[in-house]
Parts: sequence; structure tokens; C-alpha cells
Amino acid sequence: MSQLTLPDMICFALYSANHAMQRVYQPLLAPLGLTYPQFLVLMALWEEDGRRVTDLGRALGLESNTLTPLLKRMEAQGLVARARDEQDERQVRVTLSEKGAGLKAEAGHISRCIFDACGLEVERLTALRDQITALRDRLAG
Amino acid sequence: MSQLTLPDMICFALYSANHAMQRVYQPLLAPLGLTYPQFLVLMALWEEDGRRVTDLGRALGLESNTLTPLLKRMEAQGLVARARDEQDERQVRVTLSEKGAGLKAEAGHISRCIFDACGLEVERLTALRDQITALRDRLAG
DNA sequence: TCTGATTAAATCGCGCGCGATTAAAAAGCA
DNA sequence: TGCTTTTTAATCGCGCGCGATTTAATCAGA
Repeated sequence: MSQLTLPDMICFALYSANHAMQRVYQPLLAPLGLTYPQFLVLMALWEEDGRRVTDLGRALGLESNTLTPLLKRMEAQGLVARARDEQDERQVRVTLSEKGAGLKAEAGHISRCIFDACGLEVERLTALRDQITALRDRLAG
Repeated sequence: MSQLTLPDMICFALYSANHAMQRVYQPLLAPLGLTYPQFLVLMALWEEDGRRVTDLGRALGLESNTLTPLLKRMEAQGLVARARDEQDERQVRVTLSEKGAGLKAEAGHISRCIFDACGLEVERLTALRDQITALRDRLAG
């Protein structure tokens, strides 16, 4: 069998599609002063506020060595607050500020732009998402 | 309609699947002293050696601000050589060293490990790859 | 109660990825 | 020929992402 080339590889498809996605998000998030990972953190907090760093890490698939500096930058921008848990001082709870919570209003518009850029009907996009998620879980498992 | 959560979003599926993929590659590449993007560059050069930085950028979807430092690191490791083109001194040709070319022998084993980790039959994996690639092209287009 | 193990964040260093800019070579054109 | 425009890499700064380690709090067990 002849050697695989870049376009043949599922890994490169994921790699390049992920970059393409982030490039679509960038001009939508820049006016809000957000990076793409910061937007994902906001998503997680809009769903459930006051999570611990570990919880955010589990939701996003990231470790504290990535999240701590990222959350500090978000705190510096007044998007979230970070505070040690009263019961367990090892843990840090991350809470949305008014500004951070307010940005949720923009999320709908952004999601619609992304959906349009995907150029697929909802059913096909959902099916594709589920296949990619299932692949991720097998890779991580 | 209620707000989308992280697992609902195709963007997060791509983001997390891409990370999961790189985490599978990492222990396979580390013994060769390669990072994942460096492996992709080698893939591109195994397919066609002596490409210009621009050509590699087009193949990988990257700019010179990413590639130049990456290629310098690969040159420092003796994987490739970088040389200005004789005809057009603006361009830099990247050529595989013997060491860089030799690593191709390991690629088959790595690809097989990745395929196994995906846990899908070839037909399904190919179909998924094509859908992801098509999505990427719509996002980039 | 004290001591060692475990857990949660934080810290450090390094390699991407990219927006913005710069430097230099080549191409286009009066 | 000279001058401008375009093309190609390189440079710079910053934000991730992560392997490795550290610090501090909590837990478990004698």
C-alpha cells in the first residue's frame, strides 16, 4: 500500500477543520475582547455558574496549567471572579461577573453565524457532531 | 429555544476531538523527538521534498510566522535543511535530511496505531474524514 | 493526635498559532 | 533605466496547551 498523504488522514482533517473553525470565530469574538477558549469557558459558566477549576477542566478537557492563567486573564478583564472555596480551601470557584453573564446575549447571534458558515442542515450537522464526539471519546478512552 | 451547551456544539466537538487526537499521537511521536505539527511537516515533505515555505503553508494551512520558527527547530534537530532558492532569493526551499527522510519508515506503524485508536472500520473512518474535510472547506471558503 | 498519602491549583518552560509589522527580492511599468 | 507594487520570509508579542514540578489543604490510618 502506498503511503498516506496529509489529506488522507483523519488527524489532519480534524486539525485543519478545528483551525478553520477558530478562524471563523475570531472576527465574531474579537469585538467582545474574547479568545476562542475564553468563549468556551463562558459557555460552560453560562450553563452552570460557580464551577471549580477542576469542573471546568473536565468540561473542556483541560488541566489547571492551562486554565489558571486563562482564568486570571478573564478575571483581569472583569469577566469572572475567582475565589477559594470556604469549605475546601484547595478549590477555586469561578463565578461570572455581570459583564461575563451579560455576554450570553451575544451568544445566540454568534452561534447562528457559525451554523451558517457550516453550510449544512441541522440534521446533518448534528449527525456529524455526534460522530466526531464519538471518535473523540474512543480516542480519549 | 434554550441555549446551546458545550456538548451540543460542533465547534467544541472539533476542538476536543483534535486535542484527543494529539494526545494519542504524543507518546508515539515523543520517542522520535517530534511534535505533532512537526510530524505533519514531515508528512508533507515525504510526499514531495524541496517545497517552499509557502507550499508547506498551503498544504498545512499555516503562515510563515508559524512555519519559520518550527522549521528552524526542525533544522536544529537535523531533520531538514533550509536554503534560499537560487532563482528567486525570496523563497526558501525545505529539504529532508537523511534523518528526516529515514523517519518515514516509522510512519506506517504510527498510522496503524492511530487507526486502531479510532476504533472504526476503514469505510466509516474515510466517510467521516471526508465530511470533516468538506466542513473545513466550507468554513474556510 | 500526628504522620504520610492524596487532591487541587498554581508555577515554569517550551512549542505552537496568529495578528501585525518589517526586510528584502522580484515584478510591473512609465 | 528608475520607481512603485507585489511577493516571500522573517520577526515580535501574546495567548493557549501541556509535561513536569511545587505548594497547600484535606484525608486516612495508626
